[in-house]
Amino acid sequence: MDENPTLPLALDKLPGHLIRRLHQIAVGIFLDEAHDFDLTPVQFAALDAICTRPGLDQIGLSGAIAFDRTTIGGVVERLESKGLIDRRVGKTDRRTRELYITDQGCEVLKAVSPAVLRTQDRILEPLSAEERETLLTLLTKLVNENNPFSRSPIRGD
Amino acid sequence: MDENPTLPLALDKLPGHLIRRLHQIAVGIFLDEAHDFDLTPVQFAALDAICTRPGLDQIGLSGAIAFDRTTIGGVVERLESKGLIDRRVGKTDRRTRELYITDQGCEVLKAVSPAVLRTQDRILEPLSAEERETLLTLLTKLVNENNPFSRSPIRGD
DNA sequence: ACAAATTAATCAGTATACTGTCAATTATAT
DNA sequence: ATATAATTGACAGTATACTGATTAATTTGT
Repeated sequence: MDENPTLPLALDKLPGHLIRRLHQIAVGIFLDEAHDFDLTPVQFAALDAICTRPGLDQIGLSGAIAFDRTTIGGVVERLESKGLIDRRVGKTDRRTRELYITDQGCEVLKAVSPAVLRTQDRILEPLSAEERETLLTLLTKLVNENNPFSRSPIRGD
Repeated sequence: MDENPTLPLALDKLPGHLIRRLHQIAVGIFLDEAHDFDLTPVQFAALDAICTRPGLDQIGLSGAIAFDRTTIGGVVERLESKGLIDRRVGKTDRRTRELYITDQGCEVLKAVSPAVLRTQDRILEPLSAEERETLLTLLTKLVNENNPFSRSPIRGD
């Protein structure tokens, strides 16, 4: 970073601080865009993943979208109480809870998706098309290669 | 983003999801590096800002590092209970609580700073020097220009 | 001067995100 | 076959991050 930094550190030059700020902004824009659908970013991600892979259990869902396995419990509980997913005891492994999207969940997912795409546009709005691509490339690289350092690493099946 | 997206959306292509993942990774690396100092990223940021601008009140601190003003309450309370900062009723405005770093706080800040810098290096490790600079530039641009959309925008004095 | 508006901080409530622990269940190892 | 391992999900506890309401103190408008 810097061989001989002056203390205190300049927060607005630290990647970690910038990432925290950008995340905060991204969540704020998402909640603004998705306000009518009563869905948080995390709930949307879970619903989207369950739609993609029906019958996934909670650990599988954690691995698919990098949630802490404890956090998942509350998220799926809230999705279930809104009637957007079903949770059934696993047929072959009774420790698991298999997750399925409901018809209502499908409708909500379909309805909210344009707002989610608008969210992405608004986040990147200050950048040119070229800069957006560069950023996406760099973020993807960082996320993929640092995956092992995450408490909740992505695990393909 | 995309004129005609297939549903469900591919999460790992959405900037918002990538940003959430990177934030998660950055926090994980920070906690790993700063483990011995019992400081979270947010507590470090607050301590650093209070060191930079002694006598700042809680709203001022919010504005300096973009925290929600409610969140600040708990953060400064924990810093105070660890003896790292003092909180005094404002001399000119008795609604405010002026924040001052203690000697012990200064020592902790100094001691943890190398770990914070290592954290930044580890986050960016997958990137070349040139890519790091590009990323920093893009992140800074996004954070600055989207600042108004944050619930807790940065406010220079 | 004084009512009205504003502001700083707190509190109650909800949702992520993590730690650690535990019970129930399944897999393994000999 | 049975003791041991490991795994899934749940629970308790802590910390961030927000909404909305409330209280105390200050500022503004007239």
